[in-house]
Amino acid sequence: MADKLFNDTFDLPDINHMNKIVTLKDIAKALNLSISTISKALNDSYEISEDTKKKVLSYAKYHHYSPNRMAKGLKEGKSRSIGVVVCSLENNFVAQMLDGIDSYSSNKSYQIIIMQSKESAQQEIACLDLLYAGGVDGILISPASQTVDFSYLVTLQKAGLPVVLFDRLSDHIDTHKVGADNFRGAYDATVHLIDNGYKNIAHLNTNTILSIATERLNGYKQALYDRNITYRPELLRSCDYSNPKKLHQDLEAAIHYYMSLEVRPDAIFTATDQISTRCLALLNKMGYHVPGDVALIGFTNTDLADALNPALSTVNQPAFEMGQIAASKLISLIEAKIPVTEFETIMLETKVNVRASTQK
Amino acid sequence: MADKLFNDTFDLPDINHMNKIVTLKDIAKALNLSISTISKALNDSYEISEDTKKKVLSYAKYHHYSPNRMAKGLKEGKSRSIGVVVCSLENNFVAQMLDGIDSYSSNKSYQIIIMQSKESAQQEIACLDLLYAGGVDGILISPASQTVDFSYLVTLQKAGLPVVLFDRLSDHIDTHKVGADNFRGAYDATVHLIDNGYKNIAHLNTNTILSIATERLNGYKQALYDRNITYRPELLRSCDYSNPKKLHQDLEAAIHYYMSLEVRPDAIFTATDQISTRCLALLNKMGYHVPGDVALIGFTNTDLADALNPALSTVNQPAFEMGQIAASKLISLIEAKIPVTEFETIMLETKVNVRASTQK
DNA sequence: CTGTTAGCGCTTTCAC
DNA sequence: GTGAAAGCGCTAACAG
Repeated sequence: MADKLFNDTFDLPDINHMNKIVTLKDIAKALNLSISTISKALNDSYEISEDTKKKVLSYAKYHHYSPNRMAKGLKEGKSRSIGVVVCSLENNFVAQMLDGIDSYSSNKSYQIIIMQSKESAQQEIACLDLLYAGGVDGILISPASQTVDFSYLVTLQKAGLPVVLFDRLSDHIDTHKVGADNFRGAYDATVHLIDNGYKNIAHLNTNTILSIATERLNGYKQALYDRNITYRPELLRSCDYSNPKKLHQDLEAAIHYYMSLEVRPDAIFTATDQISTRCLALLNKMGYHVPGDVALIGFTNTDLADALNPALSTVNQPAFEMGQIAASKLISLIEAKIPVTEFETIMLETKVNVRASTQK
Repeated sequence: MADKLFNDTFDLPDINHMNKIVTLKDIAKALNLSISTISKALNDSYEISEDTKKKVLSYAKYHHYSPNRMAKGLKEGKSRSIGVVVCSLENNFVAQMLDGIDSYSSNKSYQIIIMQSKESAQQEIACLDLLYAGGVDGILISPASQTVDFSYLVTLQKAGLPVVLFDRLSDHIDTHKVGADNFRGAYDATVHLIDNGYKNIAHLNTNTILSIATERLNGYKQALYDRNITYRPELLRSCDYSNPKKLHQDLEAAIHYYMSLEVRPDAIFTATDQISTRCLALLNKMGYHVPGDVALIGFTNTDLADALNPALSTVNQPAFEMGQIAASKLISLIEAKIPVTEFETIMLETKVNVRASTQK
């Protein structure tokens, strides 16, 4: 089956790791045809006779020929790969989006290269650098919470590299953006709390400048306003999202703070996956009863929501879909025949799932 | 800053997406030197004068030169990328391992390309095919639960592609393997249950033939044996791991079955992340009190264990470390000067975390 | 110390 | 209908 016929060119010192890959040259030699004929045959060119095509195809198949991605990429100036920059792999919500990205990209025969910014703007630049140098055809990015400067991304874009933002959006770059309707999600969650009789609703958010945070804050404020509840600034706290330890500390401090207020909150609306689940764990650990002492609803996509103590009311985002759409937008940009100048921002619907944590 | 000086070669129809990348040629032209001189200067060759090096380096830096990965890869027969095949991205445990792999690989300037088998052996082959064709320097794989035939992987290995197994190991291929001490983890968990007074301990496992399942089963059996508890085969059930829906059905059926036995189990030891958390959710949903009606301990790395209802006793695996070590083993194989024939299997320690779900 | 040259695997004119 | 040749960006052997 595996023959050694064509590997005489590989008699080099490091032959040990040389993949015995069949090349066009090998096929050409074996079939007594020229390399270009083989190439054309495999690409089903009209210039080649059916007979030859058949011969070439069958030989190629039998010998497991598959084109060298790098050679093709070098030649064509494209790599059929896209770079994906996320805050972290170890994040359920991110994983769901990546799954969506992967699903769409694989279908279109694009490879994805995932890099983690770990919420650091500097690390993010490093990722972008590597991806750019690596020759990706486009970038899909959900910026780090610490990112304030999008100029590098804009530079890459100006240099001709298509960029699409997903999940965490920003006005500092003009391109396709795919996110959730964060305002609406926050609004719905807050209204849900109010309609269930909660009046003193705290809001725990992140310290990022990304729109994701302000939109959620605004949704919360608007709901209060619409229901004639006075916004109490002291019920708004934000947590440092730059690293897990800091987040944990800030969360703990926030809860202590809330519980020391003369008018304690009777409910908390949390703005992100990490904050929501950690907050619940902390409330439990600190001995507060949810929802007895304080109700809790938060943005999170964890599929463990119903197994939590108590089952956690959540605002869900269509993460998988978000990934798919982002990938489709990027690939459409990559494959566009003419430069695209009209960009769109797509907002996907969120969904409130009511569970025990907000049922008095 | 961004100059248009060197892009006259790119006047093609699809110039719109052409990255204005500086090449060796461009630098050579600009500095009036030869391409090879530039190449050597950038690679800090001893053949080049300090003066020239300085000039080249500064020009390169200023113009953001970065070598074309594909050209370099094509030339050197290496891509400095490694393929990673996992069952799913959307799996907390997997994400932690990927994080470890990424951490080590990034340090060594290897790019990782992640593909999902979705527990399908067929899909797995497709992934391997793509990775092989894509020119990765090596493969890191945690086989799909449905995989029974490792011959394709062996073929790739024989063709010179280094392969390292992680997490889910198999005897059907001889290579470096990095996993957890599953026997010991299962043993410890079962002993913990017994020592806490549980006598009728059920074991919920997967339907895979991978050693990960049998090792855990054996650890469970050995613990029973060592503590003089008769192994009751009817307390062993396995769930179809090929898709989430099937898994859920099987789990539900298993719990129904357990609870219908004349001698009900008073504790369950679950073998995997998915089974452990889903089992808890189902027990809650079906109205059983944990640990009152039945105690539960399971393999899982979820960081939500303490927020679950009740807090879940777990067997933890050093997932991040496992990823790191697997990556290091693979890279050592890739960079080995002589063919490696002696392989090792590394077993990392697991840790039992006792929480409320096993406290009578 | 620097330059010339060949070639990695592929596509793509342009000849025949 | 087929083939020769150039070239994508890079490295390395060999000349000078």
